[in-house]
Formats: sequence, C-alpha cells, structure tokens
Amino acid sequence: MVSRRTPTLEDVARVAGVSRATVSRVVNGIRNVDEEIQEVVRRAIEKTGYAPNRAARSLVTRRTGAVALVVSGAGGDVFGDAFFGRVVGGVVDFLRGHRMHPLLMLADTDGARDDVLAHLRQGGADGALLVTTHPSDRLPAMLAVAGLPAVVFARTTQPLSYVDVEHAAGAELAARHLLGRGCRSLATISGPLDVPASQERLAGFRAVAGEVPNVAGNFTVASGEEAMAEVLAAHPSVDGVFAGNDLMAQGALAVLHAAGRRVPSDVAVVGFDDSSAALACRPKLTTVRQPVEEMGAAMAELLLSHIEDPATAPTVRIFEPTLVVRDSA
Amino acid sequence: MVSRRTPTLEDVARVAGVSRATVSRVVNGIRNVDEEIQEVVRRAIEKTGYAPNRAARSLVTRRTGAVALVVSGAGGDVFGDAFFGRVVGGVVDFLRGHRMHPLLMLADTDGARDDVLAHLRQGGADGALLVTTHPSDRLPAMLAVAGLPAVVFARTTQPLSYVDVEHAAGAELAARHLLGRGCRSLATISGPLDVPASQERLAGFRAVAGEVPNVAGNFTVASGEEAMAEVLAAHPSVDGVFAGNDLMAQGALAVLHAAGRRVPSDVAVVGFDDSSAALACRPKLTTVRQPVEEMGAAMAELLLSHIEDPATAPTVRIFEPTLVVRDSA
DNA sequence: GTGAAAGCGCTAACAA
DNA sequence: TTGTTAGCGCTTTCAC
Repeated sequence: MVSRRTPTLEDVARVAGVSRATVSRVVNGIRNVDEEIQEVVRRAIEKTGYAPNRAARSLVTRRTGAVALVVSGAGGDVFGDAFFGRVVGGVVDFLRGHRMHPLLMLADTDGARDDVLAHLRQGGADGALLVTTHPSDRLPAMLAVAGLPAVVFARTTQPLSYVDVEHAAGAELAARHLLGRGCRSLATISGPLDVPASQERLAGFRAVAGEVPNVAGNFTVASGEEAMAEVLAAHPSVDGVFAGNDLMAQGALAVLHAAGRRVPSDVAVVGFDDSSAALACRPKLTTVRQPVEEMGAAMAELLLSHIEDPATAPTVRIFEPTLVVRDSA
Repeated sequence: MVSRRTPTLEDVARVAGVSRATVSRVVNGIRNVDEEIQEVVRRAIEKTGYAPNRAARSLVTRRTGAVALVVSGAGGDVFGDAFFGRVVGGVVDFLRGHRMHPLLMLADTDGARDDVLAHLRQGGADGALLVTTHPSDRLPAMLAVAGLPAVVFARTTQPLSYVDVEHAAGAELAARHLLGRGCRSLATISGPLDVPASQERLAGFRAVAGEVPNVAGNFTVASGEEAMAEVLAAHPSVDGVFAGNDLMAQGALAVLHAAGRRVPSDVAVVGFDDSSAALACRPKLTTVRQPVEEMGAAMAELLLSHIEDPATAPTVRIFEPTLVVRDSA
C-alpha cells in the first residue's frame, strides 16, 4: 500500500459511489439513510481507513469537544497536590462519557490568565472549568464578562455556575463528634484565614464548640506541626483538635506523638478532606469527607449544559460533607 | 455595541483597508510587512476585537497546538496519585513555554485505547505522551504502527522515544547507604514483580547487598505495612529496609514504630521516589529521588521534536536518581 | 511588500 | 432518502 495523503469524505464517497453528504450522515449516525447504503459506506470507510478531520468539523460546528481545565492557583506544584488530582479524576471520568476531554491549563500569572481567555475566544475549547484557590483571582470575572461558558470550583460572586461543599456543616460534624466523645478542651488549626473555606470551617466549628483557640496554618504538614506545637504550649490541657485539612492533621499527629500524647485517648484529632493522607496516617485519621470527585463531575455536567444551551442560568450545587470515623477520634 | 457575530480576518482587513493575506501575516508575525501597515492592522485588530479561529487555522496548518497526555493504567484513581501529578506538572510547565497544552485522556480499557488512537488520527492532537504502568499495554504498539508522534514514560520495546530513570542505580545508592551506616541484616519490600521497574530496583539492591530477603508489595501504604510485618516475623534481627517506593516505606515506618523499633537507630529505612509522602513521614524519609518533573518535561521536549520533524529517530533519555538523606536512614 | 484566489475537509440547508 | 451547493475562517502559493 503506497503512502498517500490521508483519506477524506470525498474519497470514501467515491469508493462507495455516493455523495459526500451521505457519507457524512453515516459517519455522524444520522438516520434517514438506507440500510444497504449505510453498509456500503461503512465498507468504504473500512477500506479507505477514513478518519474524520476534527478541525474541518469544528470549523463548521463551532465545537471542539474539549474544555479547558484551568488551575488558577499559586505555586507550580498544584499537580502534586492530591486534592487537585481528585478533582481531575472526577472531571475526566464524567467527561469521557460525553466524548469530551479536558485541556490542562495553568493560570498562575496575569499573562497566563490572558492566554486562557484568548484560547477560549479562539475556540480552542468549548468552555472552562476553573479550580481556583484565591478569591482575588480575576479569571472568573474575565470569563463572566466575555460571556464564555464556565464553572468554578468554590463559591464565586461572579454570575457563573459553581460547586462547593458546605464547609461550616462539615466543621460542625467534627465539633459534635469531638464533644460527643467527651472532649472538654478543644482547639483548632485552621487554614489561611484569607481563604473563605478556612474561615467557614472555623466559624462552623465555633458555632458548635464555642470560641475555642485557633492557630492558622497553611494546609501543609509542616504548618500543622508548628500549629500543634503552639497549641500544646499555650493550652497543655487540650484534649481535642480539629484541623482544617488532613495534611495539617497529619502534622498535628506527629507532634502529639513526639510529645508523648496518645491519640485518641489523650488528644482526639479530626481532619478535613478525607484525602489519601488520612488513610496513610497512623492512627488513621477521622476526618470530614468532601466528595471531591463528585464535585468535579458536577462541574463538568454543569459546564456541558452551559455549552449546550448558552442561555442556561448560572447554577450552584452545594455538596454535603460527611464524617468518616477512623482511629484518631 | 450591538452583539454581532465574532469578527474574522475579513472584517479586520476591511477595517484596515488591506487584504486578508496581509492581516494574516501580521497576526502570525511574518516579516515583509510595512511597519506602518502593521500598525494600522494592529489597530484594526484592537478595534474589532479579533481573535483568530483555531479550527480554521488547524484545517490548513494541520496542527492543533495540543498533545494527548495519556494515562494508560489500571484503576481510575490515577490522578489521585501524586506521582502522576508530578509528571503532569513537568509536562505542563514545559509545554506552555511552547504554546501547547496537554489533553488529558485515560486509556484503561481497550475501547479507551481505540479512542485515543482515533483522536490522534482525527487530528485532535499533534502527538501523544504516554504514561503507562504495565508493559502489557498495547497502546505504544498501536501508536508505533500508526506512525503517530509519541513518547513513553518508562522503557518500551516499541520503536518510540521514551524517558526512564536508572532504577538499578538508584537501588544501589540505597544499598550502599544502608551498608555504609553499618546495617548488617538487610531486607527489601519491592513493588509488584511483574512491573519492570520493581524488578530492576530489587536487582540493583541485591547487586550490592547480596541476596537479601524480599517481600513484594503493591506500592500502597497498606501493602508496605503487611510486608514489613512479614519481614519482622521472619527476620527479627533486621536492621535495614529498602522499600520500592515511599508509600510502602511509610507503611514500614508505621509497623516498625508499633513494634517498638526505633528508626533509624534500630532499623534504618530508605524509600524510593522522593514523593510528598517522604516529607510527610515521621521520621522524614531518606529516599532515592526520581527527577519526575524533569522527566515529564523531557518527554514533552522529545514529542515536540517528533512533531516538528516526523523523521526524527526514536530517542531515549535516561535520568540518574539521587539519594536524598533525611532522618529515616 | 501586497493582493487575488485556491483550497484545507467538513456540515447543513435546500432541492430533487 | 439522497445529492448539490454554499460556506465555515484561515494560510499560502503565485502574480504583481
């Protein structure tokens, strides 16, 4: 077989002895095509090794079959974060049931944000999924103004759809659990207080447990260690700790252990997220689970509906966290 | 401003009073265009809010500006794995310097593999980056046969470029370190033995340390715990352990601690990967570092050269692992 | 240095 | 049910 140029609809049509339109109909599974002809066409496709050209199709349908999955965050190690991985998992999983794929993009600088916008305006993707960490990020506003289909992970004040978890409710679950097992002296290790989610979790906890002392960390193991040490120094009698995420809880565990406190008998610890770290900890972490994969899937689903019908109104989907009881509390 | 259809080259040309060709030249930064005219065109672009249509461009250039990043592995939780996240980070980072983006695809079933192939044949992406876990995966062969630009993470027998790390050399580093600190009774916890990387690591370790006992795990914390327990039962005198990855090392640490063995004084432990888990462990893990991000970037670089010149011969790039000494050994 | 014109491969009216 | 035809918006010879 001589290496020729890649076959087109035209070639298939010629081989099958029909028109381009008919071949197109068969390829796209449109009815109103005689059974026999369909068979002839299919054979011709087989014989020619035809594969439809996406660019040509996109040019006329104005659809690419791709959506931008934008990580609009701080450092470059976002992908090393298991949390983002879970979101991606949920997104990919949902999308592929719809023959769509996410295009990964970083939006960590203003230039990069402009690129994302440009890419969408050029029809490089049909819409955007935004996983943003900071409320100061202006990408949501840019997308909203441009009227591009977009869905955000975490609450936004922009007229865009978003998904989020009921942070306060999750923290309340943790507080009740700690109180329920008899803890009398509680403390919290929150995330950075300029992150809305951190604030909501702290507020939720205090709504149930009262004005307990808090030390803010930054969601890392190391910051959890520092915070725990600080808490221990200021409140030696502490017998229950709620951390804003599992990584910080893991740090707290290490410090408590080093200090000779038994977990959960001396000090009970509850995390947040139910990440893989929760299972890797010893003792295994009791934690508030966020259904991150489901949330990712929901984002994708919302985005698809916006793409399908641009007139769809912004929609919000809030998920309920659940308490996963393991060994640390 | 009335909402019109999105502006095209034609519109810009009309506003600027030049031909489409000239506008195209300016947009694509081709020289041979009078300075003044360039300025006029740029103003017209600004005024019209023009953005080039990617589909139309792709149709003629036969380039999409996207590459498929294919995870051809087992379970659906690949993205939750920090290892893959690091690869992605390296890939994304390199790619964006070249105005390209990765399209995420899962290839966990035969059907999905066919989809990946079809997507590439349809010009949905300019090439593929393959992160494959099992040597039995037939996707590399499919891509090689189809003559599509592709680069694989981990050695392949196919005529494709690939990147990999010198597994044996890394394990040798671990063995020498353990021996060097005076360990007399060594044992290993390897990954699944049907994974080439696991075998090579084990072989490398034994090449230096002799035929030490080994228990195979499956790269999870839990399997590391089981394996460690088994080792402890069979060889109570063990004073040095090399685990095939950091997660299993983490499991080993937990079991050793529960058994009352001090790390590293009673038993020294070395992991592999230098993942985030290595830093999260207590004591912090001494481990063999794979430059995963660099490897991801290298994959992307190789792929780009294949895309640019399809005649480029398959190339392999092997990376040297390094020992990162922390507290566990 | 600039323009005219010919496609790239496909879909979607509209006819027949 | 099937074919004809007109584009979708862009790049790229080839003249000028």
